[in-house]
Amino acid sequence: MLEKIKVSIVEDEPEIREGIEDVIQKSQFFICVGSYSNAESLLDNIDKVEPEIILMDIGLKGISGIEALKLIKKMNIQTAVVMLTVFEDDEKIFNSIIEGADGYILKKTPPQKLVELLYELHYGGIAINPQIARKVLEMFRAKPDKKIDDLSDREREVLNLIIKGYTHKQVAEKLFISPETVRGHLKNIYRKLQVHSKTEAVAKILHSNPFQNK
Amino acid sequence: MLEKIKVSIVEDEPEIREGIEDVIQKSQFFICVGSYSNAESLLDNIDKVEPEIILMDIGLKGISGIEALKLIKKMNIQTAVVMLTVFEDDEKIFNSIIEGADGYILKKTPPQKLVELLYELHYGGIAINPQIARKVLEMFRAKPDKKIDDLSDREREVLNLIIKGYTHKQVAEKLFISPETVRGHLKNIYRKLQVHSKTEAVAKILHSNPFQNK
DNA sequence: ATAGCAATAACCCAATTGAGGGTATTTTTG
DNA sequence: CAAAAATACCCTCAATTGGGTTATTGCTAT
Repeated sequence: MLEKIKVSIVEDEPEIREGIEDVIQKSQFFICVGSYSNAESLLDNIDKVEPEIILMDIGLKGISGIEALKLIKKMNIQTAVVMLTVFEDDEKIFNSIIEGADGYILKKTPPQKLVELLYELHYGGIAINPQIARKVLEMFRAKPDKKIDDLSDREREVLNLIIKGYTHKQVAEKLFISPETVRGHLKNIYRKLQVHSKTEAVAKILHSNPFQNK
Repeated sequence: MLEKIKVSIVEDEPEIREGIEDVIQKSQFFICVGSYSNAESLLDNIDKVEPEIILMDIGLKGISGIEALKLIKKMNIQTAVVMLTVFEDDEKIFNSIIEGADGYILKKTPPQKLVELLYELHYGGIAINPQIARKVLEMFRAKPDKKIDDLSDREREVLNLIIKGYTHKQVAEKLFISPETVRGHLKNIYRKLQVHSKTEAVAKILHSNPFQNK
């Protein structure tokens, strides 16, 4: 039999903590190597215990789950951090993902499913309820912006160069047109996007689809 | 028994298409209501058949899977589109997600798992292999940028207002400091981010973490 | 077909804003 | 205490913006 995967738990509600401990201990793949009611205790022991997976309640007193996540990810160790929550809190899910969480599981996830998700995580996947995954993708999805669709191809071309930091003059040289024409395009862009400066136009474009100019 | 969920398949390799058809037909929850070797045929029949889920090969001849996805999403109908692929092609995964795919499944997914994923999809989730989910999240994850970490709180505050399109003067008023001080902060920001204009600074910040200013 | 419209291109003037180079004081923090 | 951050001011020049005008091209809808 393979070595069991070491899991630590951080959860302030004793009932839930013990419930999860139970599930972990009973599974054939995992072993619980530490169970804490706060992030501070985990951080004190993490170097000794070396858990491969940490299940972290997102709403902890003292150091919050997300702060703990940040600290652990800064430590540069081989530890997956899976966030636990009772609520489907968009803001927290979002921040967890940004900060590098390796999973996001609802506490109400049934034991069998929980183990299954952790198993997927350990083998190159991510531990996430499909409902949460949907939320995440929707957050990241480019929101179609009618205004931006209205830009002509040439206007988009100009704006993309502006984003890269080129001045009017430089854009003009790149596109073989007069700087005054660049200005003409910009005026139209400002009107269409309802903004009044390059900065705002850039912010608008990058917010609506931050990846188009990667 | 509940009504079966209607599934259409678009896949040009007959063997794979028939394999998936089989899996769908044998499951108790789904029924196959159309199986096509190209996107054109699907689009011709979609209004008649009204599938609730479409399994779409990503690499189709003629109209590609992603183009078909775009067209279907524009139709404003209640149809989930799940992309199928043999390869773990980052670029295509990325574009599918951006365009609103409701899932992304590897063709090698075992039948039982496939049905399970589609079931999750139908009940508010998303059909995605955990390995793919990981890839997607990594793509969207903010790449930590040492330069941006170097900004002081005040500098970040100034930059966030600049992103919103405020001029130096307006930022100064908001923060109750002199416009010259705003300029001072901006000089330091430019030095730290190694840029030379507001436009570049905004682009840099938004590219590194496009969501921090939502 | 043709009148109208949007896109593209180019120019003018006036006023504001931004950037690059300094310098200096106070406060906060390691 | 020394370093960093935050504050504020100077000058100069370039860049940007907002208000106009004009002309050509090409599509589109009556």
